[in-house]
Amino acid sequence: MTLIVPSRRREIEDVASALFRERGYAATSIRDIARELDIRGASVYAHVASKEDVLWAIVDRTATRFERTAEAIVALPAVATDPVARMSALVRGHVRVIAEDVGAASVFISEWRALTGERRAAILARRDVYEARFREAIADGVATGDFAMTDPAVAAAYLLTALNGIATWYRPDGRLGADRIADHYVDLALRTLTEDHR
Amino acid sequence: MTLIVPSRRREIEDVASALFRERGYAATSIRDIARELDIRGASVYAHVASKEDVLWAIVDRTATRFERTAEAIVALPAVATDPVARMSALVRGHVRVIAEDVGAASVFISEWRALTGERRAAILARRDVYEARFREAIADGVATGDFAMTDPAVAAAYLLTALNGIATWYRPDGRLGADRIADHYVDLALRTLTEDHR
DNA sequence: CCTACCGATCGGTAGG
DNA sequence: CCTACCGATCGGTAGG
Repeated sequence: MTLIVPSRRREIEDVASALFRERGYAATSIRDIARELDIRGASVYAHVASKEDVLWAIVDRTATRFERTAEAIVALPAVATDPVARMSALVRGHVRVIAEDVGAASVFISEWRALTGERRAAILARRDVYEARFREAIADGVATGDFAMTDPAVAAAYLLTALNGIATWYRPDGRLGADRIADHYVDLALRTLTEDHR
Repeated sequence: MTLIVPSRRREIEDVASALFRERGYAATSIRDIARELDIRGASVYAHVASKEDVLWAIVDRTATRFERTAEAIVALPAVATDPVARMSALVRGHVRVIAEDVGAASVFISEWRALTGERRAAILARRDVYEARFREAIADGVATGDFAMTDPAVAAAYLLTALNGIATWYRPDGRLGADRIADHYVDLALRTLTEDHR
């Protein structure tokens, strides 16, 4: 049996993720983070260079998790010609990345705005690449006739904000586990993109 | 022709809405708000009692707009026995309230967390009443067979976060006007609640 | 609506 | 990881 001992640096990031999610980056002080770890505010700076570095570490790591998940999906040959399978996998992957670390995911989704300069610009660009995979899957599905006619940009905005909303209400000890939520969201997403009513 | 001269108090709230939306409540100082109005920070206190009062005024006013819109809809006799018509009207109303003042809507949706004590509790309770109208319309539609079988709480969370997401990307000068966006969202919402795929 | 000011708290550093 | 400390900024008040 292996005991996982998280590094102090990682503990700081995890405590920060939880507090940034609850109160936001600006409303959380370095001393708040230190208090959770039973150390003094100044001691945090033995492990991190600045408060924004902590935010960046969380956002960058979480962006990478979303990116790798989506890249692994679109690299599957079976999914290249099947927009429905691709969209299902993208939705399931997105839900999984959120549920595996809902604090970090919330920070990635909402608190990146507190980043400044190049980091802010870089994250915006990476988000756009990621979101484009959803727009593309929608456009492909409309082209193949698997999805109903729709504006891909509007449908992707609708779908991605619904998915990101999970980070606002999900709790690991909630009524539904991550896999059940993923099942529901895949179903709702495919319904969103197909037609029945009227 | 009538010239609308907004009160200073209202100007403060409107500037605050825009800044709270962009940077968040905690990252916006009273001096930031004053600067936009070309007055000194201390002068803001001639019009408001506290920073949290400004937040509360925006959140309370916007909550009331959402509530009145939904109440007018559910009061329509034609809509009582028609969950599809009721849901369509709720979605259209929600989009309209956001688009009419996207700054205030963003603050209502995201920044209410900065409220403390009774105000925070009161807003949470009012949000729950509002959101329950969506859950109820979904449950009614499932019961009548107009909507596909689904978990009403999950479907409502999916739908409401998709709707609230509009406040993060909507711009009055954007590609699509509010009415077009409402058309798209009504369509997407009804698709979400009906079945076709598989 | 202004100037002048208050105590509290912030992010961060020096030196151990 | 600590104590001691820094300048800057915060929400807010007094008195005009």
